[in-house]
Amino acid sequence: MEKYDPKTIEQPLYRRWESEGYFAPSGDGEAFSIAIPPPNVTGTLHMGHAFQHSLVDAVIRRKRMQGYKTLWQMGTDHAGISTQMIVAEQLAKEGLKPSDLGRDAFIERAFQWKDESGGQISHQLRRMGASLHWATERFTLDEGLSAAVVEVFTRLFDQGLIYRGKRLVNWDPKLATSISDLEVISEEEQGSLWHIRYPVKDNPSASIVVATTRPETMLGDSAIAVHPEDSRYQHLVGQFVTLPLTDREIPIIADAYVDPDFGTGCVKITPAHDFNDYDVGQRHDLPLISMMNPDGTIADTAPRAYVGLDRFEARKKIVADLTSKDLLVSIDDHKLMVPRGEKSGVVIEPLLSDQWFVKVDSLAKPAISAVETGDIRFIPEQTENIYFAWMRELKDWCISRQQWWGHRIPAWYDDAGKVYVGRSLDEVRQKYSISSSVSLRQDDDVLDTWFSSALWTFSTLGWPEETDALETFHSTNLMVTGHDIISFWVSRMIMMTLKFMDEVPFEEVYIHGLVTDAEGQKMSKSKGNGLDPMDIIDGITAEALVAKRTQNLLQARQQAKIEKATRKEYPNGIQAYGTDALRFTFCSIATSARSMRFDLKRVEGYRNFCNKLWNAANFVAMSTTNRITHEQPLASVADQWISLQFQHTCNLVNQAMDTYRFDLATKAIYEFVWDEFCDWYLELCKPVLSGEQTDPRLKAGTQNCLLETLEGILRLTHPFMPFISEELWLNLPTTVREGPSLMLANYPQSQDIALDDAAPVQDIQWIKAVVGALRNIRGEQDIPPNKPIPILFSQGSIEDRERQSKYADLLVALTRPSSMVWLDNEEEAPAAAIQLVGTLKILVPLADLIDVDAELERLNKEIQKIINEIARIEGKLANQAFVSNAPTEIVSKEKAKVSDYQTAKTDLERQKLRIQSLR
RNA sequence: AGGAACGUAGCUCAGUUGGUUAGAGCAUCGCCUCGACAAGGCGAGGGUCGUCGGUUCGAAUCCGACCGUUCCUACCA
Repeated sequence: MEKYDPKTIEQPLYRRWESEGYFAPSGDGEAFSIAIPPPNVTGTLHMGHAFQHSLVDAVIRRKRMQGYKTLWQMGTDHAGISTQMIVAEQLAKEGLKPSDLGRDAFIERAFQWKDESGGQISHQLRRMGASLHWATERFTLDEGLSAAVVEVFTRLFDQGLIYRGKRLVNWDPKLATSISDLEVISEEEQGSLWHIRYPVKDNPSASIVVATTRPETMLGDSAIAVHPEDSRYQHLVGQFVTLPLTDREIPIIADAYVDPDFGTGCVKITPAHDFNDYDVGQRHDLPLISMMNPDGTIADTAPRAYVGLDRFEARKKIVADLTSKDLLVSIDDHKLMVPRGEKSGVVIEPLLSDQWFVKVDSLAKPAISAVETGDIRFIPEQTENIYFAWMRELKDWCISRQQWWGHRIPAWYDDAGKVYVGRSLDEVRQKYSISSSVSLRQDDDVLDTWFSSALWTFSTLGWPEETDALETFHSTNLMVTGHDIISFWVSRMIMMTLKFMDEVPFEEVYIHGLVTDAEGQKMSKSKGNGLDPMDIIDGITAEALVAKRTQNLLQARQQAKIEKATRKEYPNGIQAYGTDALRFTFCSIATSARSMRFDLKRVEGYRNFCNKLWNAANFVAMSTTNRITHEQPLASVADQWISLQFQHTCNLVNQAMDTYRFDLATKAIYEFVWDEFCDWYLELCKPVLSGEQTDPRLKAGTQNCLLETLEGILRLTHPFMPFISEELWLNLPTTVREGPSLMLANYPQSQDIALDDAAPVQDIQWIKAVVGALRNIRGEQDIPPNKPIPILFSQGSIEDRERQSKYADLLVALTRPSSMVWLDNEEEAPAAAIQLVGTLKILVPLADLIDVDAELERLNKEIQKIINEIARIEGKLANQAFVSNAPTEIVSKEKAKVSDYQTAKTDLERQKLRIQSLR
């Protein structure tokens, strides 16, 4: 057999699975479905995707093997803002603006970009081994999904749940569109607090001083507010101040919103440029003065001197002008939270504009109760708090975006500006009886991408058509996503699906944590600490990695820093670890924690695990090429033990997977394969297989058990490591496997077993203890493993004697003794190194092997440990309260323990004296 | 400011309803080419479970306070 090399096995297997149609739902089983959280069609696979899809594929593959009619629905979204931004940047490189092309040509250009880059994410998902149903792949802008979007919009509008209005929204001046609250990232930055004097109109010698972090907004001020009970200013309430730099006069009003203890206790009110001021303005009926254009320049509502200036240049000029008029009192350093657009990075402005909104009240109520009643279950349960917190304070959802790439809003206006909504222009004319002679103009805006994503679970299955797929696979069973997406997507899917399907989009939501780098830092391009899953699978040289991380960076200084850090962390680049190792790693770090540090060391460990499994399979193949066939094969103690242990592992894995503890599932597999199957079972098989005298029935039994256990391991492992498991499985003799692919084999089922009480388990435990005792002596004494040692047994129970004689062959194979002898009379015992297994004493005579000092040290250590334990337990038992209150079995257990320790202590101390006398 | 979580070995993390000497991987140290595997085998060292208090016969586990870290929500002009 060849050495384990993931590169050579993985992709051919995937191609075969796909061409054979194994990813399609099949069989008559109960339906099980998951909709993929749609990746950006023009995007690439990042670590978060790779992680998430590793988990989902594990779930899907297991369900498929369990006989469910399984669908993992594939699809992508159009990622409105990001894609438009990228296409605009591409145009900019050609010296073009989107407006130079016009709407239709721009959209064509975007589709062109989708076609160029669109294959990448699909290709990468295939590399991950994702068993997605490609044949029914959907895209949010395709015909069917677009129809669903129009349908939903129209129905909501007709029911009065969508409205249009002029509102203050988060505005991105660079992208010139509204954006969601959730796409605004506020972070603390160093800024200034400008104190400005506003002269009182009727008493120009008097003035009010206000503080602001955005002095340019003074051009839009409509009032000055003070706290109603602030005695300092009460006499001024109702008077007017002269707004500097303008010819306007604005009132001084009283409003409890003002914190009298902050700054001067006076606040300038700019209702058209601040959310709080907007509310104050509404209360006091103040005018809304919008002084900024959509591109962030000063609008012509402002004094001519500032019109057309960028907002930050205007700020400078205003500060300068105020200074020259002696109206600037002071400038203080000030830390403030600056809101920036997640995509564009520029400072977001609250801006007054016409937008479309979804009225969420009536949609939110059933969505909240669906989770309260348990129709939808969040895992881990705590994460439902994120959902509730968001849903209970839900504001109307602004769904319009001033973009071209997306679903154009199905609304038309006549010349008077009256709005008509319908599925098409024709329908609108018919519905509202508008003759074709009346000109209608469609709304220019498109819908928020999340609007179409909210329909995802049912639109991808064919809605509004009543399809079989919809009937069979909706509600979907599970949604797997990150906590950051709960508000964006999960909540909106629940609202929309309940509204239009009258059922939940999914029954369970598994919320996973965020994958960070080994230092716990969020992976990001600007930090240059990101990893590309493909680089972990295929490997990458240090040069290529540095190049990749430093290209397209904005700051050159960062480039040098990132290059240095990268070369330090990956001096030799990254090795090729293969998909299976990566997937296994993702599953094993998927604990219930909110964030998971990703460390390549873990991947390396699991790549080694793949190698271990590969070599074990190799050994099984070698050991079974010459099959001994016997009609009545005998199962050895090891065979019986490993079968029980395997069943126990299956139980653990199934239980873990049923509760979405991917970490515990992979841990159970890893420990069984490595620590039990490889380290003990294969070793215990060797004497049976190589023994010339071995009973052929036993040999046949062992060969059967080797093959069956390996086959079971592969089925158990497949959801986590699909490639290596399939490859090894296909190499097994057809007599021990069923079907053309491991993908279609049965998943091992849980089964109740009494593991600890089973005789084979206890026998193997005894063997492990005896072998362990001897290995400890060898280890501590630095006796080479191939050097035979004489072994003496003494004391012990009848059972010890029986086992020793019954399993002598196994003990010989595992401990390499020169002799194994029972001492009838303990007095005969020579000076020796000693280990205790229960009451059984295991001795290795000193002869020339044993270092007296080393042995004494070992004994002292052991005795001290026991003394500590005895003291601890005796203390416990001396406590009357413990003895009378604790359950009797606990008390008697402690009593038994202390007496065992006493015996052991006596034995070891006697031994110590003996050794000491040799010095 | 409000809400939530977390703090266990040098590092990354498990630890179920409170009850054997608190576990694993990586790292460290010692021995080893013994016929699956050096991407390996065997052995060993390493923890007052953040601190203090409380409940309990008994606390890593339950409760409270404090210290530290992180996230979320809101925001002071």
